[in-house]
Amino acid sequence: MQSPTALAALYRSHGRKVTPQRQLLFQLMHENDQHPTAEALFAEASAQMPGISLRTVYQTLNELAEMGELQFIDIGGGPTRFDPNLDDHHHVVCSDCGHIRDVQVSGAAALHPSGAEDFVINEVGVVFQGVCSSCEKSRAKAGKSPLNKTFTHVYQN
Amino acid sequence: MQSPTALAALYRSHGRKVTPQRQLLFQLMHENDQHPTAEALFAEASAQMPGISLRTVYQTLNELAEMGELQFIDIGGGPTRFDPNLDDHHHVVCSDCGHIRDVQVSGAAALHPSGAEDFVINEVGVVFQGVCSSCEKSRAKAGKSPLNKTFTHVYQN
DNA sequence: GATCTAATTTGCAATTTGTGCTAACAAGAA
DNA sequence: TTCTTGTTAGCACAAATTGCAAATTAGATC
Repeated sequence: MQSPTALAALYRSHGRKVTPQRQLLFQLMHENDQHPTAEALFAEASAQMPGISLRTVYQTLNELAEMGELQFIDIGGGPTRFDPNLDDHHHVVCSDCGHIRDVQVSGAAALHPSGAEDFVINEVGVVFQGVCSSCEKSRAKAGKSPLNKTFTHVYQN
Repeated sequence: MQSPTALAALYRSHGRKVTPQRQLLFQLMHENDQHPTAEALFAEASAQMPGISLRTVYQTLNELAEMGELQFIDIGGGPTRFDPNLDDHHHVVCSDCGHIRDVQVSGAAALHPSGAEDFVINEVGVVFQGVCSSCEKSRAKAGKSPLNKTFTHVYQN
């Protein structure tokens, strides 16, 4: 998503006010590549602004999504994650720890489905599921067997 | 997923009992390509077996997923959908009505991510987001503008 | 077929994640 | 400084799912 300054201007141009709460969240989200949950952001925000409301965090995230400044990612039924990366990208998810990493996927745009000729396709999302290096290490140490095959999709609103 | 008969055998081989509730759910899921929610299945099951518990539906779906007989699909934060299709396939989602269609995607298996060299990749999921023909019609009739760009991933456990 | 035991089903409480509502408050225009 | 309108906080509420325990039953054993 855009810089906090640009977002402030964007907000004003939409007739929205630039409050300290929003400015803080702009900062926290800007170039955040951790795909945080609303709760995680709330925790970070609370550290800097005690008293900020979780409700405000949700509200601001929804506004940013509405204005196209971030996307939602839902993995495995857990809480929604937020992704401020506006570049064309996809995701890898660690099936052990749930960590999400942004990745490039060459050829993704060229994919097309067979069996949906009656759909007008707008977007493609690719999600890889795997095990990250740190989980792989602890897995080896614990002598665990490889994971069951699992299939992971991701989506955004 | 497998036939109700095969699932019964599978259950017994796992030391699990084959109850009437489970048999009914086996039938309802078998070759079901509607990606139903737990509630939807519960409604169908209730029609044939009044008194069956929603809790049992959830439990059985979780068991089937554990045994690899179906996968979970989460779209846009709504309730989890269940997919008994065990073939290698992907999904198209209508961003208007939420309908999910199974599709084949040639080349999906050849995709690989740049920026996740430290991950051991196990699975790839592709989700297309678009508008289905019936929604496209009503959209044209209502003179609606094209949808905002949205990005949709899908995942499974 | 009767008996027995462990798995299962139910129903309800509890949890998790997120939204609706509204009174108090504050941004930014005039 | 004043005023208007959007915003915040906080709590109640909703939706989806799981935890728990008492009552029930599948299926093994005799």
